[in-house]
Amino acid sequence: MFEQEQQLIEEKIKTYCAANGIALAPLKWMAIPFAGEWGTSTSFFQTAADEARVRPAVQLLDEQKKLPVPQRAQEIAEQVKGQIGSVAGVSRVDAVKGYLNVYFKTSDYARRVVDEVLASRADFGRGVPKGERVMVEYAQPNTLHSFHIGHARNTILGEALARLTEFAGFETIRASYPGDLGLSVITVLWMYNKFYKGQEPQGVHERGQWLLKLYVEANVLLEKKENETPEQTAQREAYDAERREMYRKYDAGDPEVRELWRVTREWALDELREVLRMLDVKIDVWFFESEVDEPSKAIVEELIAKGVADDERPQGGAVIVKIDEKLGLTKEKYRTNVILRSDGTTLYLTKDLALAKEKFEKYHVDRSIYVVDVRQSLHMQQAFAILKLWGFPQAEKCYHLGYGFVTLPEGAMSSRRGRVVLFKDVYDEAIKRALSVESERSGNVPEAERVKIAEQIGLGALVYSMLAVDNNKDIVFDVNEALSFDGRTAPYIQNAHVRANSILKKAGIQVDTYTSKQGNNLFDYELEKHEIELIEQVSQFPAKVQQAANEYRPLVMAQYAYDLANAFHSFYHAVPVLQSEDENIKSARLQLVMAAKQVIANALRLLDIQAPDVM
RNA sequence: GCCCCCGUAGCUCAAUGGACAGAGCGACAGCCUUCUAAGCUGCAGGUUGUGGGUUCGAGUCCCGCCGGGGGCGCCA
Repeated sequence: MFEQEQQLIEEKIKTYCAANGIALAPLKWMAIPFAGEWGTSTSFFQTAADEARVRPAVQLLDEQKKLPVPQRAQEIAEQVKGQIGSVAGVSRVDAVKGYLNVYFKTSDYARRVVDEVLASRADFGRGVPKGERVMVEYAQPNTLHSFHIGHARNTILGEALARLTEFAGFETIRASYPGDLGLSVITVLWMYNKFYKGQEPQGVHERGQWLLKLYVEANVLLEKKENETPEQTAQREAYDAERREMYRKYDAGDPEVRELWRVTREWALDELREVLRMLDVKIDVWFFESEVDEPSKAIVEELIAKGVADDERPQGGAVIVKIDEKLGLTKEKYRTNVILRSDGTTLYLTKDLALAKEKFEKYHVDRSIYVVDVRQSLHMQQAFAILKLWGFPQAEKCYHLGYGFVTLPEGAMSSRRGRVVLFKDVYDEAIKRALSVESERSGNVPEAERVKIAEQIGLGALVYSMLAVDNNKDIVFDVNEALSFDGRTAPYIQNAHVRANSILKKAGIQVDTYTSKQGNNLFDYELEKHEIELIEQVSQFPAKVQQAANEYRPLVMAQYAYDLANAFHSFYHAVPVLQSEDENIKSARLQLVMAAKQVIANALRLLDIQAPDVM
């Protein structure tokens, strides 16, 4: 916002130091900790430390155990301060504790921030195109396991990240990779065929959850129990044999089994697509495990030919990659892993390698982000290391966003045992609670919109609770915490948006078409503390977008959205808008409210949370 | 045995190597005839697990230790 002024001052500092024999270290600029007015600052600690280091030791007095760096830094700051002179837009310059503080002229700063927001609107904060293509892979549940709260964390995290990288200036492709193959899928098919043939519950979620029920029941039947009678053992083994036979038939392309697989898979995908619709997630590219499986075998031969993989099949073994050895590492780090079973079937790793190749060659991605449970960290690191050995330079820009897993207070979730909290159940509960609060306190929500707004609030609360924790932290899921509507939550932020809207509505302003009056120095009055803080928060949005995207951390945006809403609530409480003492101030504050409303909406959008106008 | 992550207020979590370590929840005390109280204000709460090191400066970087979690050849 004040880059030009900062640049100008930096030039003055450099010129002064060059003329006076001060070897200036590179300057880092950062915001001054808030103390009633805002500005930017830089320090001279590094410069002073560098000076002290080159000074001969004999010049140091005995009692100077420590180098007098802070004093010298302050000295330089004071000297430099005297050379700045007056700069347009800058109210004053101060030298404090080794820092040079440059304070901005309040009215200029305020006007620039508000004008920029109102000129860019929904695009305020959008980064310049970076010329890089990013693919984010997320929302990759197993089919036939109904969508639970752990899948929800994965999907929400991936979607927020995709929105952030996109807005920050990366061309972004959203990819999903559902697991629609394997023993667990076959287990459900077997259960269905054996005990439930011909049945089909009505309703998308009902069908999805029913498949999970079958899976749980099947596992009970197939699991070895303690003290089972010989009859029970025989029964269990017979079931297992049937399941294996079904797997074999599937592999052989048996039409009946394939058809059953196709139909049930579609039920599961129907539910997944419905959940993604509820979460406003639009996947660009679907990679199905079943479609990657066969082609992935080809890469095994390629890796053997390249000398990356070792073929131990002639000795009755598998195809393996001795990753550490090939990389020339002496200590074990990536170890050795199998890329093709001895029976010639593929593994998770085989498919991930093939998929990565496709991402690079067909989709030309420069950065490939995998939103995958942190427990698969070794697997991902192995895959990236093999890609490097394979000769893909993009391997350097593969990033495993490993997030902590979601557990229940009573322990880990387990689809196999049916010990899961389903997303749909939490969603329903969220809406129920939001409706209940609405009927209590939302007199001005039109009847027709109550449910829609309850969805926005309830789902928003859930989404925010997932994003307000850093990636690598585990979440112990507590429904009361996740669906809290008070304090550091989505409804708190949404409420700020609603209050801003309420003021504008009362003022009768057409927000969408309103254009600010350029040249009219609206903020040329004594701004109140809470106005300044709000403007400060608004101005930080573009930087937060970049930080969140660069660090792959939606938390940065979640935190920011709260801070912004917090500044707005304080402003709302302390500063009258419609009752301002004069028309100029009222006009300025209305514009600030408009800008704040816009940026709250932008921030929420990046978090995949709706911004209602009333609640 | 080796690798990865974590340890900050009673609880849940923040803090690009920079100024006084901050929020929420919970507790306590106030604020609705005034733009929506899903809110605001005040108060309380800390030897950042521990011992060293690097640095002008360390919650942050490096090494050791303690405690917790996760992972390690034909599961995904």
